[in-house]
Amino acid sequence: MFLGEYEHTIDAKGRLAVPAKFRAQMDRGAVISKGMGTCLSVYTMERWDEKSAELASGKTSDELRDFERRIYPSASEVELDGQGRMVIPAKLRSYAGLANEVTVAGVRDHFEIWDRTAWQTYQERLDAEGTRIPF
Amino acid sequence: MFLGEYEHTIDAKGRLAVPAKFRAQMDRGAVISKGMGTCLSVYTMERWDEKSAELASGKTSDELRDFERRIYPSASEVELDGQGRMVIPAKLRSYAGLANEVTVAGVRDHFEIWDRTAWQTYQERLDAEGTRIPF
DNA sequence: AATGAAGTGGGGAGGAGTGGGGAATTATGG
DNA sequence: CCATAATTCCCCACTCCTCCCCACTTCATT
Repeated sequence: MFLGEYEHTIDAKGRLAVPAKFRAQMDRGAVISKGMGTCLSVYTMERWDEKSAELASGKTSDELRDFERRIYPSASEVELDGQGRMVIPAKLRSYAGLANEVTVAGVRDHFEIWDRTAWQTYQERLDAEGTRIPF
Repeated sequence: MFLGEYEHTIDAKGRLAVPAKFRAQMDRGAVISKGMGTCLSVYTMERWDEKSAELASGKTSDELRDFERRIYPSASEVELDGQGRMVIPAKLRSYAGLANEVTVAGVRDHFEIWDRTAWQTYQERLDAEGTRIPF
């Protein structure tokens, strides 16, 4: 389970240190892809397989073709280097508007990478809209 | 699994460098054929065999005959040279309108080769239709 | 204060993408 | 059947980027 919010940086080589608490879950590989909204999502390989299978079911072959051409090209398999960092492909970085300062947020079955400012704005909007915390 | 989007070029001799991340999966051979739409599809030999078995079992004989006469004559077994490049037959190149700049897109069980502009246009169409990224 | 883990930065070797020369093979014309 | 042209294939070369390694800093723990 991915929990917590971390303020990390992307260095000049496009690398991001994965929060240490997330690393153990990624030992069998992970997939980074465009997320919902202006962010990137990282799934463990297992969850990625499950998710994509779910989403592919019940579609006509035409819908499925468009869907697959949207999802899979926008994703990339990632590995961690000796320091626990992953390289974020340039295309994905620019999609999510990631510069140097980012926020990494655990969201149960995956974690998301946001431009730090965009994340703050988003959280403020959720607060303003009165999104209740149900606990 | 084929993932990611790569901007490569076809040189004057009709050669295309296969993305390095795709090469390992092609070590037992691959088949290039006309794709669905204005593109080319490359399958591993295993997947090609499975696919053609599926297709043969799921169509009426008229549909199947047309399909077989469209796909198989245009398909070609491909190998990689020492630099990891494949030669794209001239007929297929002109079918997909491939000039110099192409986009190579991984689509789960195969990858596709698109004219770079055609790929952008296609992705923009998906955006406009609201095919959202569900991750 | 010492130790270790976590996040960050950077150098350098090797790999990836691209271009082109030249030999071997195949096609074409007489 | 031979000579020439065209094509394919193999190799070499160059540039740029990726990956691996080492190093520094900060912070928490003991």
